[in-house]
Formats: sequence, C-alpha cells, structure tokens
Amino acid sequence: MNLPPLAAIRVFEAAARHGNFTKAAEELGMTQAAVSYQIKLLEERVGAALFLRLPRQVALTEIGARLAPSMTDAFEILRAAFATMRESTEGILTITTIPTFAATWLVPRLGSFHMEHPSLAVRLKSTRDMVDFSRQEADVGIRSGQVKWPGLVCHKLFQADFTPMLSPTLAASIGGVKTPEDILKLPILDPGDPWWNIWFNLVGIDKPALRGDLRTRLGDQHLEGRAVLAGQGVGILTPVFFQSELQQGQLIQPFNVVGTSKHAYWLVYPEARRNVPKIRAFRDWMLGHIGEVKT
Amino acid sequence: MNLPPLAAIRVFEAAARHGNFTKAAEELGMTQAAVSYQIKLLEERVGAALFLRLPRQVALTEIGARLAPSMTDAFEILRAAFATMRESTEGILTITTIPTFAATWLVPRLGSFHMEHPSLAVRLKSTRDMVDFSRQEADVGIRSGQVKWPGLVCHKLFQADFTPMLSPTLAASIGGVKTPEDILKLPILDPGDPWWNIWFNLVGIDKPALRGDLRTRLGDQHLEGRAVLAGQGVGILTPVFFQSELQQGQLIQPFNVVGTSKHAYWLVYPEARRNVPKIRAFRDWMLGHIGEVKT
DNA sequence: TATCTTTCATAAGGCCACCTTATGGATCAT
DNA sequence: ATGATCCATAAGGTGGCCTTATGAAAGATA
Repeated sequence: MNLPPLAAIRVFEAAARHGNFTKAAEELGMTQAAVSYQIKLLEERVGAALFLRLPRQVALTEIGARLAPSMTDAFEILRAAFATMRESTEGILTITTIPTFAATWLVPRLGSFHMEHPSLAVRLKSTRDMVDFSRQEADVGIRSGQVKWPGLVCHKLFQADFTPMLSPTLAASIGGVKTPEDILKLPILDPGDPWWNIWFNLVGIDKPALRGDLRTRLGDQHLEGRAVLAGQGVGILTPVFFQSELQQGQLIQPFNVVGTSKHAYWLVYPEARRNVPKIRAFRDWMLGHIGEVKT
Repeated sequence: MNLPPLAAIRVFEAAARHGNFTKAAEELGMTQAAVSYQIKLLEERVGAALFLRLPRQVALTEIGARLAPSMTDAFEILRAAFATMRESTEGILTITTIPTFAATWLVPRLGSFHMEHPSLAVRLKSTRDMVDFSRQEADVGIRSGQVKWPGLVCHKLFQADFTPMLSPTLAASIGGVKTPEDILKLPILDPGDPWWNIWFNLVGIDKPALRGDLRTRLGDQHLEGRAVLAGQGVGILTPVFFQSELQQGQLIQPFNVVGTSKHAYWLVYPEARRNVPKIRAFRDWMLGHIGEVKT
C-alpha cells in the first residue's frame, strides 16, 4: 500500500523517459552512479526488475514500461501545479496595512508602484489587527509600534510625529493662527488625545484648556483628517500623511514644532521571504518613495 | 522549474488531506514535529505560506488550497500505478528453463503447481541461453552447470546422471538386454556423446565399439528421448527425466549403474528477490516435488 | 585485431538532511 | 484553574544518499 521512496520514483521516471541513466543523471543534476543506485533500490522495493541491462544501454522491462507512463503523468501534474502556483503567486502582492496608512499614504501612491511593476497586482487588506503572517495571508505588512518583531524584517518608515493642523477657512475665522494660544480659541477634534498635552508642553503651555467634545474619538488619523479638512475643528496629525493636502493649501500646519511619538510606522515581512521577488520589489519601491517625503 | 523536495510534497499532501498535522504524521508513520518541519521547508521553498496556523488547528491558505488537489491527484496516480503493477506481477511467474527440463520434468508437473497455487499463472520461456536475470525478464530459472553463480540463490535439483535406455521393443529384438555388451549389438543414438565412454568404463568396458551414426546429434535429451521411445536406438539419458516412461514400461533402464556428471540441474533466482511470494511458492513447490522423485 | 569510447555496476566513504525526543505556547474544554 | 489538544522549535544522532573512483562489457573505429 505504501509508496516506494519518492526520490527513487523520481529517478525512475527520468531514466524511463530518457532510456538512459547517464542522461537522467544530467537532468536531475546528480551522478550516473546515483541513478543506478536509486533504480536498484526501487527494483528491490517493488520486487521486480524495471530495466533490462543490455550492453551499453538499458531497456524497460514489461513491468517498467507499464509503470513509466503513470509516473510521468503524476510528475507532470506536480510540475504543472507548482508552475501555475508560481505564476499566480508571483503576480499578486498582498499588503496588510492599518487603515490610516492605506488611505493617506499608500493608496495615493500605488499608481506609481504599478508603473514600476506593471505585472504585479496589489491586493490591499486594511485592518487594525496587528500583523501576524502565520495567521493571515499577506506578503508584507505596515504596522505601527515601538520595537522590532522577531522573525520579521522591519524597515522603519517614519516616526509618528504630530502637530496641530486645520483648514484655511477655520484659521481665517479667527483672523489666522499665529501663536499656539490661538488654537485654544478653536474647537479641538478629539481633545482627549494625549498628543495634545505633549505638543502644548513643547511650546511652553502647561495644561492647555482645550475646547471640544471629549466624546469625539474618531480613532483614526484618516477620519480625523477628513474632519479637519471639512473645517470642523483643529486636529493633531502626522504631517507625512497629509503631504499633498498641505502642499495644495487644503490644510494648514501653523507651526513647525512637531511632537515625536515613540511609535513609528514600519514595513515588515517574514525574514524567510526576504528574497521573494515581489517582496523585494515592494520594499525597494517603498523605501525609495519614503525617502522622497520631507518629514 | 524544479520541483520542491518530494518528501515535503508528500507530507503536504497528507496534511492538506487531513487538515491536521498530527493525523498526517500518523498516516505517514512519523512524528508531528517532522510534519511541521517538512511543511515549513516546503513553504520556504515555494516562497509562500501553505497553511495558516490558527489556534489548535491549521487551515490551508488560498495558495495551499489551490495546490492540494493536484498533489492528491498525482499521488493517487502513483498509488494506483504501483497497486496495479503489484497485482499483475504478483500473479504471473515467469520461468526460464532449458528445453529438456521443460519438456521432460516441468511441464508434466505444472498441473500440480497450479493446484497448489491457483492464483498464479505461469509463463514459460524455454531457451538454451544461460540465464541472466539482468538481461532477461524472468522470475526464476532452471539451468545446468557445475557451480553456483554469484548473486543468485541456487538450489541443486539433481545431478545429471546418465545410463543407457531403450524401448522394450528394441530390447526384445535381440532377446533382451542382460549385459552391457548386449547394448553394443544395437544402434546407438549419438555415439559421439562422451557419456557413453564414461558409462562403459564404469561397467569395465574400455573403448566400446559403438554402432550408430556419428552425425546424429539431437543435442537435447528430450529429443533423444523421443527417438529412444520410437525404438530408433539406445540412448544415454538422465533417468529422472523419464520417470513416468520408465514406470509405464515405455522405456527400459537395463542397468542400475549410472554415470555421474559434474553438471547438475539448478533452480536459480536473484538473491535480492528471494522473498518475493511467488518465487518462494515456486521454490517450495519445486524442492518438495524434486524430493519425491526417486533418483 | 587493437584501441578508444560509451554506458552501467559497484565499492568505499563522508556528510547533511531528516527524523526523534523534549519542551513550550496557545487555546479550548471541563 | 486544570487538563487536553495541537503546533512550533531546539538539540542531537544517524542512516540514506550522493560522490568519487574504478571495473566490466561491448560497440565504434582504424
């Protein structure tokens, strides 16, 4: 019931196909002696001769001839399966990322990635769950955190810096924001965010009196950014996420003072897969384009 | 293009089928740790996760799920091929034998073998060529020779003894054969056969004057036996080959004196296949029935 | 006929791939 | 809270498998 050793079957298949041990050895990248050894092993295992040893050649026995086509069929199936798998997996890159990063940084730049790698399709999985490549199907992940993770290659993308931002309209409503104190005149989105205290401390203001609804917790810089863009209040945001809005004047960053969180954003992927082409492609592209961004 | 290690593929197939490393390990007769090791190996080789490690269970990834059916198909083909091979080879015993033995001893007794082993079909190859299992397809061989052959299990069946024989009619034509000298009155089949001199020496006659045509060389005891049965002359034959003709009175062995050749008849088969069931069956049957024969 | 070439078999020897044992972590069940 | 189940991982030993080297057989060539 049990199959003979697969290595021996493999050698037999090649030898039967070539009708020649030496050629089979070449195909398999081994020596002729190894082929001879494996065939003999298989013959003893199945209890029947598979080749006749004729002078300067071998010929399949009746039994061997009956066996060989099935072996070739089976290996053809295996080869085909792995080939199609390779094709399909080589062509799809699955990225798991936190929603903020997806919406504010990644999605706007994916067009550039497609231009560089037209044959690679990208599949995005946007989730807050901490990436765990052993439990989720993904090639690379983008996560925030303080430390490196064991078993993962971690590239630091940037620190989670933060500074107040608001819409030009909102700023104009109080005649412009010139000093940190001006911010206190305006409604604060998510005043419970600890970043506010840290930032006001940096500009010399202790215990700032923040106006705004404490219950507003958008929980996500992206959503907070939308609210800020809509002029609903002042947000404390990470500048790199709103690069284009700042350039286009849709958002204002009134002060150069930024707070620095211990958290950073990381590109991560399993160490074991560091040399998979699509992963290298994405890493190279990403690190290149992160560098372009002025933090 | 190259396939991943086959052992790993095999383990993956079983694990995918069971959806459980532990069960797969049991099926394959190995430990759970070994399964884990092989799966990991395969994943690194193909550059993609094949299983998701969920709490207390594993689940195929998309890629794994696409791969698994082909793996099962391929192994099913292998299993089926070896199974049918086994069935067909187990049921056919190929015997290569010298023609004399086939005609005089083996064929008349094959019915008995079929009675003991109804599921075994026998294929006879009758040839004078020295048996060489590496060049001919055969399970067992019967050959005459003096020595044992390396790599073969050799069972001595009997010595090639010889003694004059003739038909009752021919004996009667000279009033019966009572002394060795009487034989010299009759035509000798193949008087050039060296056995004649040896036998006459045994009975004290040096340089016997043999009558008969020196050109008559039937070359084969079976054919010589037919000629003797037809009353065409006296032959020097091996008694065991003509057991039944002697018992039924179709042939007469006038003297108990037999010459003994250094040659013997042997049952041989490759040492490596000594435990193949059909070979053991034939060997046991043959040695049992050789023992029955009075030499 | 002699020499060269090709092809497979075999012996010896070394190494690494693979397996086992042992242990730990995570989660579910009771 | 305890036990059971399932998988991952580390450590360690060994035997399977491969290589090298050589020989035998016989076709090819001259």
